Amino acid sequence: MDNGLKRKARQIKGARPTAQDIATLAGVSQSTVSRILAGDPSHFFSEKTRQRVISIAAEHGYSPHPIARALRGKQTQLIGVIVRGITDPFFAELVSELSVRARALGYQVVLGHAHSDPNEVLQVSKVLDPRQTDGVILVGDWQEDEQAIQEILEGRRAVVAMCRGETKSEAITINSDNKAGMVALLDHLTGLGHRRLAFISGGWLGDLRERRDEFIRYADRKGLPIDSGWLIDGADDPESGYWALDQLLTLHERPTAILAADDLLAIGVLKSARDRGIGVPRDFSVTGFDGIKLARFVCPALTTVRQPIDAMSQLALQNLMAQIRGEQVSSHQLIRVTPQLIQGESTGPVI
Amino acid sequence: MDNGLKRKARQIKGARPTAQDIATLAGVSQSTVSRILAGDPSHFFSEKTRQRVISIAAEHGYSPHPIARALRGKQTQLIGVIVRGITDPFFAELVSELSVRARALGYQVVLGHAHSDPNEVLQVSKVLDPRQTDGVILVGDWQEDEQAIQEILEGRRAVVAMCRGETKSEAITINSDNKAGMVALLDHLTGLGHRRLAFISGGWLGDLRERRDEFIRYADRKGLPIDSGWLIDGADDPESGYWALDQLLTLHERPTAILAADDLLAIGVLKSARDRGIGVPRDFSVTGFDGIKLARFVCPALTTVRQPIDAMSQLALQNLMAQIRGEQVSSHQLIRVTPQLIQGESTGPVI
DNA sequence: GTGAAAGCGCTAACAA
DNA sequence: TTGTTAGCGCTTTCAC
Repeated sequence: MDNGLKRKARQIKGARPTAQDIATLAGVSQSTVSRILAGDPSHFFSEKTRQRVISIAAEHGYSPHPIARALRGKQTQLIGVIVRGITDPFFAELVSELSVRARALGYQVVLGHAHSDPNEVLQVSKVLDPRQTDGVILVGDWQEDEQAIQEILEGRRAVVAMCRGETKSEAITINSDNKAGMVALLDHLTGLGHRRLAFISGGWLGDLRERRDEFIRYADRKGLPIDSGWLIDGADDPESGYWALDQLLTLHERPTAILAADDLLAIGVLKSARDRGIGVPRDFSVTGFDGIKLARFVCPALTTVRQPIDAMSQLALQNLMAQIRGEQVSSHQLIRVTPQLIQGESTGPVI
Repeated sequence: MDNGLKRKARQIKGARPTAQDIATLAGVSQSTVSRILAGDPSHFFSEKTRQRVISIAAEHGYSPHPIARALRGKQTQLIGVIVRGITDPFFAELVSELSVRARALGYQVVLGHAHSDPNEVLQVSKVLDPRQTDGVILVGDWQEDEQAIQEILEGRRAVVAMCRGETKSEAITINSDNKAGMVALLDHLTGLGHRRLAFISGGWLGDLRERRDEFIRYADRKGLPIDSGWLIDGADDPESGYWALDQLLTLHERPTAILAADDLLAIGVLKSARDRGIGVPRDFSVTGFDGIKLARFVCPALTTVRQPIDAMSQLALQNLMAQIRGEQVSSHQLIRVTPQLIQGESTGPVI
């Protein structure tokens, strides 16, 4: 009775009912409520009590307290997504896809990081804490912080990495096939007659680095000339692309095509070209990488390769879920997904 | 002893130590550990035990189990950010800022929603569940789902809304001053001699609707001509902007300037103009709204107004924290932050 | 100054 | 087929 009263008081306060409340109302024990509502397969109940419990629970809008469940059952239904910067449209699209898919699996996404200061890993340790999330998806290359990350990840049940390059780390990795992507772009350009190619790198991290490496290897393979001035290093933003074109314009020997390490850089190149009165693809062909939605809406529409975000997200979550379920997943595994050439208007035959 | 053994076993397994472990090692009771580490101000301890407990805790990398703490203390240190689509660069920038600031306050962001299907609110109810997050930031207009949201929010301690228009709902709202923004753009355009203005709407939600309304009011006030063909309705994406320009081109009486409800739409307009061989700002001046980073990198650079994302985020979190702390905040409050005109190259004098 | 003990709401092992 | 009970790890009241 006392209990009943206490519950009443709560109800008024607007607090949600507990399993015990439902049990009392249904005249059964609390564990019966828990079991029936959990659909515990190892227990059978009379259809009568089953229905009663279920209907009373529904009537009172009961749902098990997620925190209590997490404390007891060791599952938070939360996954951490650690990403350097969410303002990069590619990462935004990826996180979006991950979030939607995760929710379909009954998980919520906790955002680990949201801007690109690399010295902040420790601040995301909360998300990395195995007690706070059931699994973690690491997006991008965290090389500089590799050790810190590894340490925090120690003892973690479930980790999947995405969008980083070749790696020594243990976690299973889902990556775009940067090599294939670059080859597609390069074949496309050489098919148009280009032989003098520049590459704008966006730093030394993961994917971007692989793209640069493959660019060089390809040039070697095909015996294309490489002028050291045609390899420009910058940060991963449109400003760098903008500035890079200026660099290229100072050269005597100019390239006829410019490959940017990603779409953001390429957009900067296009802008710079426009500001300088340079025609694209008349004076230079330009390509990007990633295939963000806006790539089609810059002028001229960007020729790029699209990373299959949906497939990548699906693979990542599939693997993460397997690990969460405790299945033994072969680690050290690197899955590569092939990106697809999207032909825009920023590339044309060499004149 | 038995207990000690159990802990040992755990330690080997790699599990993290509990307060009890630390207590045993320090030779004090578990509650002492809890109190010392929490810095409980109502208790004093001998400096000796204090130091011992603290150092042992540090040595073993102890930190209180967040879930247990949440269950007991009713605080999850999680805030839910409910946003329609995170792939819109403006929202991405906003979420990024919110996430960074929240973390600085000791909170993590749980992503509520990540694509724009409006019929999915119920699926975010997990984030909305008061037991799962300490507070919720609702980004954008959820008008169609107002009732569902209200219902779920019932009994919530802390809710802040952002980026929706005028509203009847109770939650405190942080909004950009769409009226002031539109006036800034319109003054700018009329200052350049434009009197024949078109507006591309991006749907009927919150901010976008307010912008449209203000456009019409302004035209009325200034006695500017309004041709019904100059008000185009579409969705909130570049495609709609693209298509909208095509519509305008079919008219006999063409406007000289086109205001888009946001940057994404404006980018679509610019693209369409380029594809049709229309000059901007030669044939039409074009403006956006939001001030996303990429607005500067489209061609021509977009004239737009920038929503002060940092100020808005700060206000939102400030208010949310106050509510979480249980302070009485005047609800029904609508805070408006003034956006700032950014003059690009997409606007010019009427010829 | 410090400890013992209750209990947050749940799941699951053990009883019956 | 159902109930009783023991915790998960913590915060907090009460006791000394």
